[in-house]
Amino acid sequence: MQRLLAAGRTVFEAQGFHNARVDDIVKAAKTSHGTFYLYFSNKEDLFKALALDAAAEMESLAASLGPITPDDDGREAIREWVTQFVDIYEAHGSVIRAQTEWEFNDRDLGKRAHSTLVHISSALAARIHEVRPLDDHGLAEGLACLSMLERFNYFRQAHQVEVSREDAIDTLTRAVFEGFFVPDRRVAGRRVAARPRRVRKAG
Amino acid sequence: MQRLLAAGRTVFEAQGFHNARVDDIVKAAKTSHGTFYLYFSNKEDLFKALALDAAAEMESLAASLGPITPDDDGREAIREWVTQFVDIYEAHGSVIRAQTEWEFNDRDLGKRAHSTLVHISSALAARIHEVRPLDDHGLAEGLACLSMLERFNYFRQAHQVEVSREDAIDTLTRAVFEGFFVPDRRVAGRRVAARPRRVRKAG
Amino acid sequence: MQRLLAAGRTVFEAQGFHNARVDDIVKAAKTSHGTFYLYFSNKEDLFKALALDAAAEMESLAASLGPITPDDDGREAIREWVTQFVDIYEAHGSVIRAQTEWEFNDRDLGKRAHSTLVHISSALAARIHEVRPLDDHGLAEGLACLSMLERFNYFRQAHQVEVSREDAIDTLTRAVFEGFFVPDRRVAGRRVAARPRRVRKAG
Amino acid sequence: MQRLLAAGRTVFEAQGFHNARVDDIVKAAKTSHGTFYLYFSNKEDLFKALALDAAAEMESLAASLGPITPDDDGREAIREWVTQFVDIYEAHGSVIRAQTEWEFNDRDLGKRAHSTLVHISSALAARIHEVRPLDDHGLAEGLACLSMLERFNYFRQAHQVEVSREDAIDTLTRAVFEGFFVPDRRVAGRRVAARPRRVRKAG
DNA sequence: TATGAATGAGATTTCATTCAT
DNA sequence: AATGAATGAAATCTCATTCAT
Repeated sequence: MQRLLAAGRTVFEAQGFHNARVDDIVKAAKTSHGTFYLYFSNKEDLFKALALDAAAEMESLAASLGPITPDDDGREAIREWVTQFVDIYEAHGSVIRAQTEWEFNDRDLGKRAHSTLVHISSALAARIHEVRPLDDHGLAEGLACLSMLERFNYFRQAHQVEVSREDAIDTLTRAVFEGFFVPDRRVAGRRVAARPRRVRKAG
Repeated sequence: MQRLLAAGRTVFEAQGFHNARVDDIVKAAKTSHGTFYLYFSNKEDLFKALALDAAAEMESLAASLGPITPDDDGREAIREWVTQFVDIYEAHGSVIRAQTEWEFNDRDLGKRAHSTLVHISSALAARIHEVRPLDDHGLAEGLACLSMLERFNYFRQAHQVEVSREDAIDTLTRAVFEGFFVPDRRVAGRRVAARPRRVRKAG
Repeated sequence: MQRLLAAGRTVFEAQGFHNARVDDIVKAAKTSHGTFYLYFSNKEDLFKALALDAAAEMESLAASLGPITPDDDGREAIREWVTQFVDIYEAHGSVIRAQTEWEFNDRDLGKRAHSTLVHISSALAARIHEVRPLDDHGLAEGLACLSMLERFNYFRQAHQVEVSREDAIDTLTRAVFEGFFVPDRRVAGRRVAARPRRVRKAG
Repeated sequence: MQRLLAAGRTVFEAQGFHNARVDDIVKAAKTSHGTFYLYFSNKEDLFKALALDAAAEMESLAASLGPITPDDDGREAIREWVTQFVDIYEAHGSVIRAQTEWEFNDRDLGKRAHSTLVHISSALAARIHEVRPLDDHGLAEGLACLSMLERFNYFRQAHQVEVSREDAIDTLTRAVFEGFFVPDRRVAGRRVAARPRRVRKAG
């Protein structure tokens, strides 16, 4: 039922997963316990429905990232993509935050979160690889980039660190573009070399 | 009691804050409920003791970051600092992760987490400002950098995304250095300009 | 719920407040712990509900005491009033007894008990004053009278000192009437004077 | 140990039996749990030691009540006896009050309290019988008298109903003397007859 | 004698879930 | 479909008592 999903979103936002009582959700939805269990088999089930939504939206980001060139066009593409991220997080952050709390305990949800994570990270890594060929820690690069995006937005919401949407987008755009999509270069007349990459032994 | 603190760390690591039972901790410490409540007034109290430790270690990072120059020396300094971060997270990550789960519900802990966050972010922002003068979203830059570090390490631990310590350090070092400590530059023969900064209205 | 109130009365009667377990009450009411906490927020809460009932009944006695004359009519009026007291105590004694145990620890309940006490004592004192003008220890006279009534009935119930209802009423009637409602008089040909009352210094 | 007994008295006075923690007593006595159990086998045991003291003092009252004549001498004798009662209660009231709370649950203590009660009541009844021959509810008369004395003093202590020692003694003396030790008499020119006594069937 | 850290049985309380209506 | 009173398993917490030192 729609009212229950909406109520769930509100309550999980306000209280987190563990502190949310079925009673709170039911009251917020102005319905009864009985009805709750008519539509969801338990508290977790409602939560998962919300989390799936959020995950689906996030997954869509993986597809929407086109090739990035290390110039102003690339920067613009990143800006657009980052903007999407910020907006999706603004919409689903409450659920994503609650998920962080919950994923510990639930295999399914943990798996799904993990797969979303890997999925987006891989997409990012693939794009980076087109500009700066990566050896085997490609995934790590993608993950680092995604980590920044996710956590920065988390802090914006959860702790109300005052950063406007505009500034958030500016800052993240620059950091993603310069930090991941620009090849190594000379700085102040000297070659700034990446540290020579060692061949990794299998992990 | 030491055994209880150690047991707490283990159990919170394995189960998160909410799913950890006092009983589990007590069993892990091979002691009794009575003893638990002799030393801590409740589960939260033990957890806070651990969280304070972790926060103190993290705070120490704010002080240990010297000036960064945009050359190989700066890169090396960043590498060292990132290494510290990775190692502290390796030691205290279980608690920091559980804190994420808990900070929702506890004013005190939320405040403390927030202050640690702002403290380190500010230190980072100050260093960045020495290289690339920032206008008023300085804190945002610091926060973006810290977000990447924290969340990346979280994913390494929580989801067991297989990234070796060495690769983690390599990846983060490069991303922090290039993404935050290198001034804007020409790429591929064209000037890559930062987007012109608007003067912000007071926030 | 009615069954819980009844069960509470039974259990407090048998075991006193402190020794009564919520479990006992719940079993006596043939219901569950959950139900108990649905209707009462804790053991104290249920107890207070019972105590309020008892207090209300007792308070009603204050109103039902008309003027007493020092003759057979007065004696009859006292007899009727004492009878009421004995019967109310028979109905609510278990709760009143438990209250004695509890009032130590609870400000609210202590206050209420105190006010019932003072209320009835004052009503008694006022009636006595109509027959034997009292100086300022009027309240003390009322309290003495009430003390006798209460404690006598307590002993009848708690220690099962075998005194029939009839004998209890006879004895108390005489003691209340002769002890409080008959003016000083000559005994055996000599004047039996009350000890001269000193003027009290303000207390 | 003396310090423990004194501490027990203080703590039971302040908190009642059930709310008194062994820890409180031990702290008040500036000693340790171990020492407590060296001298007393449990909390109850310490309490009983105090209660026995109080009971012994109270029992002594039974012996100290000489024959009462229904004249000024009798009144003086009653005044002295009442004075003793008030003073003993002042000294031991805290324990007696706590005993009320506890006697519910302890056979031994209940028995002892009961026997003290019956003992004093009987002594009173015997004296009353010398003046106003009583049929079989003699014990009831003694008990009524004792009830008044005990409960009145209880209220003085527990609820701090402000009655000075002097007023307490005045009031109780008159009530005991007139209420129990003066034969039936004419009032206002008419004979005030006691209700005819029925012969009781055995209870 | 004296100590006080450790114990664990047992009490209270919560809340997701069920089911008769 | 909808209700909400009832449930009881499971968690937290207390405190009288013990025992090694």
